[in-house]
Amino acid sequence: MKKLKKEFFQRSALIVAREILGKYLIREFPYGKVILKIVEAEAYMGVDDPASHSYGGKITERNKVMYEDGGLYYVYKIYGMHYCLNVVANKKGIPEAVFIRAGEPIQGLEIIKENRGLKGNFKVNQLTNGPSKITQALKIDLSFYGKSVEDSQLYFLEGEKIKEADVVRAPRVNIDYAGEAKFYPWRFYIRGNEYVSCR
DNA sequence: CGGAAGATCCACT
DNA sequence: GTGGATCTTCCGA
Repeated sequence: MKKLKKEFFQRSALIVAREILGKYLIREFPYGKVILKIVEAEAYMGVDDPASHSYGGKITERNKVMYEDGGLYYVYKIYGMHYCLNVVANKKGIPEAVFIRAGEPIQGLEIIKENRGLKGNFKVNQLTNGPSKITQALKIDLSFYGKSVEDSQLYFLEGEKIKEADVVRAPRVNIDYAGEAKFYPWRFYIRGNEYVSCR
């Protein structure tokens, strides 16, 4: 299976957010690997998108990587305790990003459970059905900030082709602050998938 | 320098 | 459905 190159991400975040569905996200550990199939993603469309960290052309210490070439990781901490994983989209100077919201475990369930630190009762489909659940499951933190998607510890494979009929478009989640943009259908997920968040 | 808010998750009711 | 955890980042004064 082929590894995705940076070029895959150097298009509009709207295209990438749809196309990334079904792709495999691989995390390599010395003791094994974890594979997640991407089942949900959102597009953040840069300077004109009130929900985006780069709205109005804002540049800060946190978001500056968004202005770089597509295909770099944008990781940030939220609510003081969780990490969120994005991939920068489009060309240098166009600060768009794709927010990875949920995945389905393909391989490495034991490692995922270990990393999530859950004991006793839980459902398997609650392990990776949210943005910060993924970063916990794959041990992704700020050390990946600005790294390439062609990195050897965290990268994507072509995965599965998702038919147009199986793609759902919906408004993005938890962006009440964004006014009208709250309603833009820039969230993409696989129809009927058990691992999609907020169902 | 202070304060507010946050692309979340979990436990509890 | 509601609220608490937890703390960095950002902006305004």
